[in-house]
Amino acid sequence: MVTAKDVAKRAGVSQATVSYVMSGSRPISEATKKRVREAMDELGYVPNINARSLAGGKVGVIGVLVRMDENTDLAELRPFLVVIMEEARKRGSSVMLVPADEGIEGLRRMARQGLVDGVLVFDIEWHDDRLEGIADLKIPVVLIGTTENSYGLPCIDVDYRRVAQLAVNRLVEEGAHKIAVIGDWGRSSDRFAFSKLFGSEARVVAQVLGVGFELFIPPERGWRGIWAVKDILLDIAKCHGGVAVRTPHALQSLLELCVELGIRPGKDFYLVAVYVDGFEDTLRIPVDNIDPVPDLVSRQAVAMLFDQIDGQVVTGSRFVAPRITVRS
Amino acid sequence: MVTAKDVAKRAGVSQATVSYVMSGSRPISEATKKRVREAMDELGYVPNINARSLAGGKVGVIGVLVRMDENTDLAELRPFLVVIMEEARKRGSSVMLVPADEGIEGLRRMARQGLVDGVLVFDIEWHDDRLEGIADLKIPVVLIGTTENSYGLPCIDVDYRRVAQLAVNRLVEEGAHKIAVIGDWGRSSDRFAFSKLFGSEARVVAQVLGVGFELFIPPERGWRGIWAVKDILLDIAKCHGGVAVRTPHALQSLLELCVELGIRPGKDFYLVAVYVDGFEDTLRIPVDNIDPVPDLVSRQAVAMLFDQIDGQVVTGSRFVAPRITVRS
DNA sequence: CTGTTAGCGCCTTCAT
DNA sequence: ATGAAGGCGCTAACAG
Repeated sequence: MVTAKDVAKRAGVSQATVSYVMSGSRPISEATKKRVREAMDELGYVPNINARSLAGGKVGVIGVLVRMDENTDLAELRPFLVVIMEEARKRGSSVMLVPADEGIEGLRRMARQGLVDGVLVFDIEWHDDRLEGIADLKIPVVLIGTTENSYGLPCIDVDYRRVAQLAVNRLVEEGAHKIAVIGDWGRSSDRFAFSKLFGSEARVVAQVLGVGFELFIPPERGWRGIWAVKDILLDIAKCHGGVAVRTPHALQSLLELCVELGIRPGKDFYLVAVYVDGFEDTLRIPVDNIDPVPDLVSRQAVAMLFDQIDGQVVTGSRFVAPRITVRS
Repeated sequence: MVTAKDVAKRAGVSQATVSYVMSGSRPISEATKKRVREAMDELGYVPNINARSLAGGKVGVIGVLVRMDENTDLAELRPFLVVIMEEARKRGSSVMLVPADEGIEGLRRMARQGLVDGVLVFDIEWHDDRLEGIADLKIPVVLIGTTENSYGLPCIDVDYRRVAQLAVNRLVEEGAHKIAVIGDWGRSSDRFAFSKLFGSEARVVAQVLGVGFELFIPPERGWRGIWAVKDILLDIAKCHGGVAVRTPHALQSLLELCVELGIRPGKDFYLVAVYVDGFEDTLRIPVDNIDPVPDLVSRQAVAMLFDQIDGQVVTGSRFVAPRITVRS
């Protein structure tokens, strides 16, 4: 293993200087810097993370706390993860996935062990009993999601209220006098802010605009869940109303249901869905979508996390504006 | 932070003894062991991974190398990840996700840095130019997948040939005289062993049984990809043939296509698909499936990895038997 | 601007 | 069966 000592010897400087060249926490003459850098390259030097961390530096790893249970759709997580890894790498860090199923214990271990510099927490619930414990850990944290009480932890999320507004407005614009919102199976409105805020805000907007409103949450995933929507859908189709769908999966099932029932989306009723741009490629027909911009959310989350890791104090909640695209 | 020194003081022993109690690499009297263990519990001691690693011990982290590009379906990865994390935790280790997109560089860094004790590699290609480099790293590795030349690295995978046999046999059993295999979009037969072996084996079995055979790989994902299957499907339906589908996604699209074309799976033709047990809940109709047993594969992969980490030499390829379930 | 030095927490070889 | 002591590779004072 090539160590900083080897590099130092080769560059004709002290080991400490090598360290300072890397951290930049002390002025070093350009000439020395250059010699050290060359020596590092020539030897293929890679600093040992464990030694660095032990000596008080950063670990170069951020943790991502994710639920892995049956109700979690990892596919929805992908756009987040991709950006998080990209941004982390830009800052010289790696990403570690931490399963949230063992509650806060796993996180606590990691923090104590010194495995991570900070943590991004996904799947925040509206009433989330893990948060107090997480706040106690006193390590850099960013919550991705919305919660009632964040215990002073910084949060970031897409602006769900705005998502709802865009959806309802779009449907009404198209001429719907009555709309239905299809929510998120397995994530009841009470537990997760998305469903909660999305649903309630949609209801408010609908009321303001004077159109009929109904919120429906499929009791289970897939076909059986969407089948329960049948009556509502028929009802909406009868009066040329509108439907807003919360998840890509539900959308797909809904489209299948439409074929089965002989109802034509875009003709018999108006349709808007929440899904990430690009997903439209897989659909049989064009569907207007509101992109919850996981890329922007992640990018900013990582930035907030590293700000903390670098010693800044970050607090408060931020909301990122979603993006609507008309495709019909 | 509670250190081994603190524990030692409280237990009235030396710090070295605390260390030996943990590693078990030296005989310690039961009485001392007990006192030390109690002290650890009372103080909530968690050994510092970085110090341990620096001093030559294990890190307690295994890496999972995964592709994160557009063609990768993270949802398919979930059943693997869940089990890997579970098994890793049983052995006191955490799991780190490593994006494979930067080629082997990321892995090389991690290995040199001392971030992981070993690595599981996913998405192995038939001709995979990363493998030689990985073998050179000389760290514990298990490949999950099948490849032409594994450079001596141990591999594990579901037995794809057996998957193909089960699928074709089932269809022929049902009475099909002609069958079509719908492959994996974005993963051309040449690159990935699954498509390669699955397709070729299915062809062989079909030949042996004397039934017509056609292999089709959708040119893209989703509806547009499956639409290209239309003619084949109509053809198969005309003669009451059979269709074997490689991915859950393709299956879903295919079912949609059936509704659109007015073809009834199970009546107009026989259908078998490769998907994990449990997925049937989301389907409109029952479809016979062959479970590629990601749970069994992962469990064994982790076992093989830890055997290496513990100093054993592990080589060769293993194949796990898939499981067919008749649901129609 | 640079070198010297003292740890960080743990494992392990010597001693006893 | 246990202690004492020397690193592992790096960071961050402390000295010039």
